[in-house]
Amino acid sequence: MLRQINSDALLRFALQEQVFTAGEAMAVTGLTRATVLGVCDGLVAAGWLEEVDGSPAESGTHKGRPARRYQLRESAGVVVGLDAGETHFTTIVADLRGRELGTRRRNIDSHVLGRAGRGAGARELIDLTLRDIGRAPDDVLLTVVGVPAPIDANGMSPEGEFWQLMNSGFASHLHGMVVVENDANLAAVAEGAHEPSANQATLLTGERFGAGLIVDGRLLRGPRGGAGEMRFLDVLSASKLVPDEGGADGFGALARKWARSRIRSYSGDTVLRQLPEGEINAEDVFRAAREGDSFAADIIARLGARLARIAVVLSSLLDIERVVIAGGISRAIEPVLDHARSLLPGDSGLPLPALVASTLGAEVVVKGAIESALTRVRREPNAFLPRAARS
Amino acid sequence: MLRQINSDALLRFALQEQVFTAGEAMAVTGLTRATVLGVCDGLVAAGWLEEVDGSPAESGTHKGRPARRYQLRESAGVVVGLDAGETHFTTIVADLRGRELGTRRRNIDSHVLGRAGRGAGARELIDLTLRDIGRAPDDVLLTVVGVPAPIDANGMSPEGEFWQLMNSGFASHLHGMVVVENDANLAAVAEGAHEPSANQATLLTGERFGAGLIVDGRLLRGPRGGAGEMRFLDVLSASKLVPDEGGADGFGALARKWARSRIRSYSGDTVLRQLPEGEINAEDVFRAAREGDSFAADIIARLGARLARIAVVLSSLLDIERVVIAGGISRAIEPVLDHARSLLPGDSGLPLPALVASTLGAEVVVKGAIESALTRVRREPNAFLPRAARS
DNA sequence: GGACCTAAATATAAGATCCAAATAAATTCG
DNA sequence: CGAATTTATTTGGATCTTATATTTAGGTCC
Repeated sequence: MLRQINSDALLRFALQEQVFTAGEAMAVTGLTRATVLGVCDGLVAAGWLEEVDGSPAESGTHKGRPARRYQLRESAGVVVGLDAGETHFTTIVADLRGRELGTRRRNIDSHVLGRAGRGAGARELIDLTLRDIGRAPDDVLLTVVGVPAPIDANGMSPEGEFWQLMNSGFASHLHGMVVVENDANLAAVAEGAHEPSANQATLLTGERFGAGLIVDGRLLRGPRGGAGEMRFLDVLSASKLVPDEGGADGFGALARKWARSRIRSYSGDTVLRQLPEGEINAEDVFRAAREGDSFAADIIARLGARLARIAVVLSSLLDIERVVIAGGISRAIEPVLDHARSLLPGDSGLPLPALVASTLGAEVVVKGAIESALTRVRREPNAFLPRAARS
Repeated sequence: MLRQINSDALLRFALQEQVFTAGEAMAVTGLTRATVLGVCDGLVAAGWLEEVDGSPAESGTHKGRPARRYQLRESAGVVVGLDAGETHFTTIVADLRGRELGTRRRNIDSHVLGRAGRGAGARELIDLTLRDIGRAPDDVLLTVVGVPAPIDANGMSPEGEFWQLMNSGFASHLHGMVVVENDANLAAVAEGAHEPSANQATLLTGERFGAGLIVDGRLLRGPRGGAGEMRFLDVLSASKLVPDEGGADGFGALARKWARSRIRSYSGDTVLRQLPEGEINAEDVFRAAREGDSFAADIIARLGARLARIAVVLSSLLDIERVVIAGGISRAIEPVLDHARSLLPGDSGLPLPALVASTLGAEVVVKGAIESALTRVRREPNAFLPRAARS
């Protein structure tokens, strides 16, 4: 336990800087030099900081007594991000300044593994990633896990076989503190860190569909973790109130399903007929559309219309300024965005959201997990004891 | 300026209690008796508290030395709530414990008054209400004004003649600190205080339509104050993307408009034909429905369907647990709720929100304004200096 | 009424945190 | 080397808080 009250504020500052001097910390925290140095002493003793004396090179041509410079201790700890999807796991281990130290990816079959298997597999992959970079499980201050299921404030998911399988009780399998979060919410955190906007929605829409909503700078959750579910779309458009299964499908799944189900009744010509009907997938549709195939272009247009509806609802109901399409599909999504933009009425007086594709690719969720872990460590650093000093 | 650091926490406690002893404050704040008494001394000196010595009656049969008892000073100040609607103003003056001291209501014509007229009228009505209870304008610590317009974090509204007229620059007309807020948001605050639920939507739906959304215990606003706008409804149901004017209409306005526009083409019999077509209003429709008129019942059903759609969207997208219909119309709204409930699918596995009518009637907005004012004063009491002690 | 009990108020000492000012140290520049 | 400059360290004091002991204001019991 640290003695000084203001240690939190200073530690928060230290967690964002490479190296810093007492003078810089004084400017940020508003404390006196004496106090800052006192707190720094305490943080060094606790194992958070170390004094760095590489004065000559970068200090340049300063007059006066050189300042003591502090730095987050390299071995104070690391954070782990895990994207625990249905078909693959991705890990990233990062230091407390957010630098990526190691990463691994592995395909899995959740329905074969079961809950326990997912938990064990996660631990295994994390341990391997830690070994890659020469770190021990004890070094991990916090692990954030993204899963495709609603997550409430306690990390629990509603009933439902799939959701309970995805939210596999990681806390009991992994070392140290574990936080479980919805994958789309983590994607939103990643996008929010990458391009700060207090009001944006991040649609994670590959195979499944989920949205992370940031309103007034805050991630929405809901008592059952259900904020960001989009099943209402089919409800409204079909003017009935019972959602069908399509509501949970992402754009990738929809492109595949629509292509397979409509290709037979399509009267025109299409390159997709070269493939067996049961093997057409989303990438084929997007590729065909790029090559000018009109059957594929029609599917793109339907996706665009769907996105436009989502954008209107989010902008109207939540005053969302920016809608980001994230996930692996984001690389190919631009034609869908184009069509959606053309549908949005420019002259209605309504403020309309910008539609953009994520640049973080398939790694949004893990990156968001790391970002979320860092945010939590920064918010209350003293809740995470640093790895004790070693020789 | 108070000396003690912990005065805020103790003052917050004092603002919620009738009378309290040092021992009670110790339990709540976790401070020592010596500290609590020291802070109380300071608060008495500053004019916030007064010591009350009515020990005999209620102290009952306590052993030991009787405790000193403190109380919020009656004349420390009051808060003012103002519902500055389009057609009427309503004021409430309340003391710092939320007891209503005085209230007034006045019909106005905003389009005749203009911005300056609304501001002057508001000041006049507030001053009259203060005079009613023998208080001076200087006693007002904070005035919260509810207006039918989107309000951003700075109290400003987007461009638009109507919105700029409603948000009439009250800050420059009224005494002391003024906070302007959207009327539906204040209704949500009132409902939230009346029946706490961390996730509920309050639909203020008489003539105009607005929603106050509370998600994760927090009121949503949006960068332009646009959170809670519902214009998307017509967008989705009509499968087009440009909203028509109906989107901003409340249930009262819709009942009237639908009745007037459809009564001619209605083939059956209806009691509403006894009225001139241009004079049918919402109350007539609701009354006719209660009496079994099938034309009116059809309109009720359409309103119910609209509400059901809203409920599904709010529940799906924001995990809303409870939808409250507020405003003057809430007394008659039960049939609409009934029909909406019958439309919600009970077996879809979706968590569905409860639909309830507000019990606060036409006063929701003012009551929310008072509640909001009290919350703000409680959050940082020392930002509001108490009225200086008088003899 | 007086001895005794109890819970609160008060007094006193001490500890923690922080600042302001004075002093000491380390470096650059002339 | 000395002046200037910038930082570090020391010192004393102010503020806020706790802990402990003492006093006070009521009760109860005899």
